[in-house]
Amino acid sequence: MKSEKITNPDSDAIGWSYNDSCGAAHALDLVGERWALLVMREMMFGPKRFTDLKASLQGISANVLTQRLTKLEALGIVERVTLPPPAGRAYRLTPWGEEARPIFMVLGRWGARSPMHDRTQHLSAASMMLSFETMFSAESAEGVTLAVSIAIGAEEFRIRVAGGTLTVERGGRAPVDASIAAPSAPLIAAWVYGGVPLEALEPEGVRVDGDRDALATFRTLFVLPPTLGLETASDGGCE
Amino acid sequence: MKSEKITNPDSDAIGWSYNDSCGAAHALDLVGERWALLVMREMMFGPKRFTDLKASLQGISANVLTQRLTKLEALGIVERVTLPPPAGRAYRLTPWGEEARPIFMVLGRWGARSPMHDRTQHLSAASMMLSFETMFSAESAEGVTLAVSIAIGAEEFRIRVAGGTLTVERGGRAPVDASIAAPSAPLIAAWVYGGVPLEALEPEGVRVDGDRDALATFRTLFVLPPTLGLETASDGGCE
DNA sequence: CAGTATCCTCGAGGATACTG
DNA sequence: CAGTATCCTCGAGGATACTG
Repeated sequence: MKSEKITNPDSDAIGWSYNDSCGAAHALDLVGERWALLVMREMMFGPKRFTDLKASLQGISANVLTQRLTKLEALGIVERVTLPPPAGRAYRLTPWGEEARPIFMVLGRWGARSPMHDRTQHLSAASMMLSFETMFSAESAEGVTLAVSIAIGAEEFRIRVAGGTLTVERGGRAPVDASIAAPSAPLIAAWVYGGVPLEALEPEGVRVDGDRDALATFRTLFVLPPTLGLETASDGGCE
Repeated sequence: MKSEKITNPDSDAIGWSYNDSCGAAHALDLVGERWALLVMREMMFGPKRFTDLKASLQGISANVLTQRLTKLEALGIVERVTLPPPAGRAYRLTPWGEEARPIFMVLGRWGARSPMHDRTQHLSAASMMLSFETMFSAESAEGVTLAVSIAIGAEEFRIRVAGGTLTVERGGRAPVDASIAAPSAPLIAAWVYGGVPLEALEPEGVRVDGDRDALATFRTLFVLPPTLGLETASDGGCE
């Protein structure tokens, strides 16, 4: 077989394709490239500028970020928007792009069980907020109504719990029961998932204001799935 | 900066890492490589031999399949098993590997909305069965109780619907209301999702036996999400 | 700030032949 | 059948410099 170029209809538009009718395989044709899903993740709570995306995605080069954004835009998953000054141009998920949210939730839930999961690495504000949505326990939230503001660096989020439901939004001047400001997301994760008391994080630059009881309740609403043991689980034979 | 080798702890074990504490990013460290998820997909309904995996995954080379299986085994997602003759050695998902099922469901549901989704390509039997699980409509199944056998090539599945729940299993000699045998999965997809009557598929080698009414009901239980228009949906501005 | 352009390297993976 | 070994190519993406 000579190296004759096989013109693949999908390859033209997408770059590479599994050529598989399976919906999941097609999804991977669209967003299965390295970084593509993480670029989308960073936009899950609103538009982001190029530089902010690059800063959140530790290790991505400007080159690759441009390529991913260009492709995601061509596919209709991302769109360019112009924000009021001083923000300027930015990227935002289209409605279809926002529908990818459950992908992060199931990937995150599955990955969180991994014995290889290292929670000491870089963590973006968007990842932290997605983890709240993913690990939120509706049972634990029965009868709980509260609103908390969490600022991570310059990004501020308002998180409301009511009627067994969690809502995360960017910014928001509406009143809250308590607010936390942290220089980085891992500090918040240390509190919520690591069980480190907020007081112990104050030397690291965490600032807390408002109802401490509300924060104590808030913390209990997020439950990580149990991590698997390092032994290759080989319990009762199936099939 | 000289090209000094930075010894990355994750790179050693895994090959490449986002070095990101986000659970979804970690999941992609584990199974984000090309083909990895599709290899897992093929085992979602029971163990498979190397050759059967290769045949289902059109386009994968033996080389790459070996690499993926080796890594998935090292990670504890897949394990080698010895089946009774004539099957011999095979690969099977560990319990953790089976927990990846929702990943396929959300990817499949999201990908199915894509205007670029081409349903005329290769489709494996496992993909077809996963699509049943993904597109099953509990509302449509209210009050429905039936069992159908679907054979795709040499692979036979038994699908039961009862109490608003769908169950898909390999093989099974238990009685069913109706059975279908098709040489390939796309023919079944043409019937269920394409609206092509079973009779029209008989010239293609589809064989039908049993209660036709049960099959007519069965077909209505699976509902694809609406495909997006080709226009870049730009409805009401958010944020 | 928000990228684009260019160059270069390395590794992923296809093709092929071979083995227990 | 179930892979392994070897070779080779191509493209992904890092680094760097540059631009509106």
